[in-house]
Amino acid sequence: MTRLAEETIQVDRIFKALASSTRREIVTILATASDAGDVRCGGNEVCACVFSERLGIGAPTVSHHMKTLLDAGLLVAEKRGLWVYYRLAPRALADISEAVAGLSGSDRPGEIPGCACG
Amino acid sequence: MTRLAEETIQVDRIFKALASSTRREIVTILATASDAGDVRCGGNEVCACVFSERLGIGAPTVSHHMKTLLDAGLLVAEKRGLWVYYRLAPRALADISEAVAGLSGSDRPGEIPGCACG
DNA sequence: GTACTGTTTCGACAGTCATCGAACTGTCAG
DNA sequence: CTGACAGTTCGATGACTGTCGAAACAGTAC
Repeated sequence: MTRLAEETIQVDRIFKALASSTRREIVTILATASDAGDVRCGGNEVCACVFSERLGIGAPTVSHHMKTLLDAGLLVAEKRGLWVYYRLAPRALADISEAVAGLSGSDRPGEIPGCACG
Repeated sequence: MTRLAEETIQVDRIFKALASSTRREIVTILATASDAGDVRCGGNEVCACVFSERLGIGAPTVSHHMKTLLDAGLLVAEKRGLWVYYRLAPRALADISEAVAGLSGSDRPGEIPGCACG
């Protein structure tokens, strides 16, 4: 397992995480909360209990999506007492942009195999 | 169906299109071909016959992925004679970046509903 | 310690997706 | 016109994903 393969897996996780509109909304809620800074749960964080109500889905489903986003490295979770607080990972948006930039194939040779139509 | 909803669907298509590593590779191949400019199929385009061999998947599957990418507006197809040539849509990478920027929730109120943990 | 509350894990189910083979469409060469 | 070929569409299939309810777990309050 090379470092490149590991990065590829991480890119895969990021795009897969963002492929669900529910998870994109979670990211947006967190990004908005960070921007606005008016979250009532303390700091730039959002407590898990918000998402269930706001997204209209059950707590187990929220937990599942959170795990996906955490695996992708887009979120940071912090448990304080009874509640878990989530916030956007510092590098989240940068990582996404990097993954998008990687699509341009900057790290690949430009060679295309010949084909019959040449 | 408002214009906003339509844009949301388009963003959904873009992220879903990029959620498959096979399709990301297609985009990368096209982006690389455009950069390198040494494609033997003519211009900055890549003929469809390349992908099947390069990705190790059947022609029907390639066609399916191409349709997904076309629907997302990331590709442009041009049929000339017997062959179909694909290239990255001019706005493809810009559209992706825009979709990512949209995650920051620039178009949403920062209001978070109160929760029990406040 | 016991009761309570927020969160996660587990098992199940429906819906979606990637892939394939077969059949079809459209184009070119003879 | 006919045969050959590139690509698409169709139908089927296996794998994966999102969602839910129930149960288990982890803290807090009394």
